[in-house]
Amino acid sequence: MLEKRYSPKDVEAGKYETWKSKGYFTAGDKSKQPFSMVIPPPNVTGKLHLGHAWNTTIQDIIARYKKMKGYDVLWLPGMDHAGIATQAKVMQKLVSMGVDVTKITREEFLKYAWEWKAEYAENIHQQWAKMGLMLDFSRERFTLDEGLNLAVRRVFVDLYQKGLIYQGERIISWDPVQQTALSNIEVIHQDDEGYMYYFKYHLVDSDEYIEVATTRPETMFGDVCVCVNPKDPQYTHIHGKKVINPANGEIIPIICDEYVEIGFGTGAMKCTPAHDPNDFIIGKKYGLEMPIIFNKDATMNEKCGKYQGMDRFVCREALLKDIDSRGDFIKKEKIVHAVGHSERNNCVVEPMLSKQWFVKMKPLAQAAIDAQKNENYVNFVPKRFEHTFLQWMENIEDWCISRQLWWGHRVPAWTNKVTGEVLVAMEAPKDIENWEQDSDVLDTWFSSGLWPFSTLGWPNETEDYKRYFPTSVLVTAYDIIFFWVSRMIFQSLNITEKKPFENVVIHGLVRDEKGRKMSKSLGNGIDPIEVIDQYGVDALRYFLTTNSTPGQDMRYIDEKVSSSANYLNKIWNSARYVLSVIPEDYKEVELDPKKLTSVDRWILNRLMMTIKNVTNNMEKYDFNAASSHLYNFVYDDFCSQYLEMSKVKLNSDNEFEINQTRTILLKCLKDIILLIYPYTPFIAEELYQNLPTHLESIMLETYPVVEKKFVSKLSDNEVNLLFDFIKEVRNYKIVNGLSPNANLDLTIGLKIEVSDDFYLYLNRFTFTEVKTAKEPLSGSGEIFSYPFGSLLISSGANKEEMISKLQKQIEVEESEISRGEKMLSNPGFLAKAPKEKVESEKEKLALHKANLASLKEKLSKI
RNA sequence: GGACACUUAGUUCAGCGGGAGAACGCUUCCUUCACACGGAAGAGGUCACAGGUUCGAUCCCUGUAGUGUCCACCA
Repeated sequence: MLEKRYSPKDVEAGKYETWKSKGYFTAGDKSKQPFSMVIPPPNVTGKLHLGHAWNTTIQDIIARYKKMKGYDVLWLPGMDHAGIATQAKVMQKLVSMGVDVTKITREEFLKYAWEWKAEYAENIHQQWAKMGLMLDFSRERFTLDEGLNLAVRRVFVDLYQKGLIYQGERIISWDPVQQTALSNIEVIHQDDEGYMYYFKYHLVDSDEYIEVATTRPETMFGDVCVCVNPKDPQYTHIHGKKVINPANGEIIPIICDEYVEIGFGTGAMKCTPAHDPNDFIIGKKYGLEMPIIFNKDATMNEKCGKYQGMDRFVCREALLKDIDSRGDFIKKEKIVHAVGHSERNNCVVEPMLSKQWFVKMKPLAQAAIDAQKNENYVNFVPKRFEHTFLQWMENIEDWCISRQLWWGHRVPAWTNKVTGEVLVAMEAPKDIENWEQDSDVLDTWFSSGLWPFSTLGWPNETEDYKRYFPTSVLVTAYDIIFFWVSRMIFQSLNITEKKPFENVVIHGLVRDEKGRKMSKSLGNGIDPIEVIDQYGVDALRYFLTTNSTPGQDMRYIDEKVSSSANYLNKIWNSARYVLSVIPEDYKEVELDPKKLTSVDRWILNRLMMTIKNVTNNMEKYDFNAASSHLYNFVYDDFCSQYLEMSKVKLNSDNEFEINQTRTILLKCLKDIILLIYPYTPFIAEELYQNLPTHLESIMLETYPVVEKKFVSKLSDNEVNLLFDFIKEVRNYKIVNGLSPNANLDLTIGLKIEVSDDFYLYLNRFTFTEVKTAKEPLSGSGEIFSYPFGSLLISSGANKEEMISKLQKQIEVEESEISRGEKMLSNPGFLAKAPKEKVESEKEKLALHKANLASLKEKLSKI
């Protein structure tokens, strides 16, 4: 016997361990069609948040659903080493432990980092277990494990040999805190307040000067020229002359180039090739020197004279003061401009000329774009995110993949100590003592981009790779399309000549209840574990996956989780009722549509429609729509109606009907449990285990299917009329201040044939004996007209109320009739609307007219 | 400067070419033997605004306004 109240803690206890130990999570049943997903590997830097909970629950629902649908489901787990983030955190920890990190060696650091990884991986495992995820742990991978390293080296060498990886000196974004290069998308541009500073650049041997503006005066130490547009009339007379750099007194040329826009700013632009991407282009074009003026920590270097060693921002102020004292500082204007910040530590990044490894993106991107456009390569759900992907691919620049870190895949390149020759290869050269391996590691996303195939064993032609690749679905949030999804797509196309996944299901971000992004600085983050402690993991899972439409953000609202828990309690209690009416010796009866009552036919039809609608939406990954169909069935059809009606039948003395009702109750309950199961596996398993007959676990069950013999349309009229009558009587009692079980004088007139049950139920639900009469009804009282019958309540109401109620109903009918007549008198409607529509409007109009007539007759008799 | 979303009941969100839906909140009533984490019955919306297409628009198109997100090197 089930407890009176659904208790998540009791229900959840032990189930996950059982599923896991029974091997239900392990893929490999060759008799079935394969279905595969790889988890977006979480970083080993911290706890999982609500976003992870959402993302993984969606996948778990898909996995469990597909398993029930008869697939051999592989859901592969794993984690990401997250280069910069993890290295930063490990360093922080070492500092707090009192370790002198300036003296630590690469090997020592890596030892600590692997310890850190082990610790955090354990946390993540626990949280996955708590969420109930059916991950195949026998195939778990880590982005830094040996197999993935092999894949990374193989891809690096492949791209290098194809000429798609090169080492070059270019302007990259430099993170002075981590002291590493970053790729473009690791830089967050945010609008910061700053100043535009204007300086006098004096012409050599002249009293004249030109005004030059900059937002970063400290870079003036790297100026190599001043540029003007050759057609700018303002500056024609200074072509070929030289100016004095007010920062260091150096004499630099004026260069004419179309790049400078006439009329923008002062029309004269200082050029710092080593510290600005545009200036770099000009520097290259004219073969200019490219002095670097910063140290790796963004302090000023030896090229900056007395400012050497100063922080860049301190230098800026000091330099301003000095130039001002010489009279060459004109003014500063407050401006708001986009400033690049490191995604990981928010420091201001410095554009800097640096020798790095790059992936040549244009050919890779073009191939991916062509495949996507011509072959509808990867199916984006929702579709619009395909544009996001394509747009990014079309505007892509070369990808800086080297990082000056230790935690990551080391670049498989060696430099000959004698000749300086660079060797890129899978393995170290044999005469290793003559070579030095590149000290850099690769961008984390380089290895993540190989995730769907590297985890399955590639580059080896393993069984798993052959069976499960390409994967079926990838589920991720839209904020990671650039970072990850797009890279998997072009990497996979280039290296395996296959798509990484058939479908990519994109979801949104979880926000706080005010719609703000959850962040550490706001302190508005919600810990999934706390939610689970309060409401249970099933309620959290249900809330997360049913409260937003595909691709849309969602707000975390506590009341909604609570409401999800209430829903589960409702299912729990309906199960409790059903099970309580099933005796030990109960024998299931064969459900023959011919022997079913109208109410039975109705509920089974509703069940079939629900299975159909839920399944359709599951296939579309629309979990909100799928769940709401089930929700409506559970509350409105099953609990509010059928379950109450079953009490009438179960109290009858018809043995056959009693058993038939029990069978239907059980059938509905079982299907509800199976349909809700992918969302809320714990409570579903618990209830399932309490069914009179069941398998070892719900995980071995199959998904409900529509049985055509239970699909009907005719049974609805009688039942719907019954519901209408019941509602009117109940409302009547409330409006008239009568108690719910007050006896009334009821007369009904029917336009359709009904079964004896009709009267039985009406009696039971209204606590009243029912009289019948022919339409239109005669006698005094309140009348309620419906398309298939009318109801007359003769007791309790006064005349005035009766009249006003009748008049209200007449008004409603009249407005309906005028609507119908307007439509049907419109020649355009008759000519162009679908025939069925016209017919149904005609029928409705006739019904309303009949209703109006009977109401008017009623009124005249009062 | 581009791109994409969003604007529907008090609130959070669904829906979508042929009569506006849910949850929570609110009002009234009910502890009747599945559930008071409940039941019954209600109130509450010119579906942002303006044009257009259509027999018919909350829904499609165009524009406007507001909100949000992403992308973008403009000195």
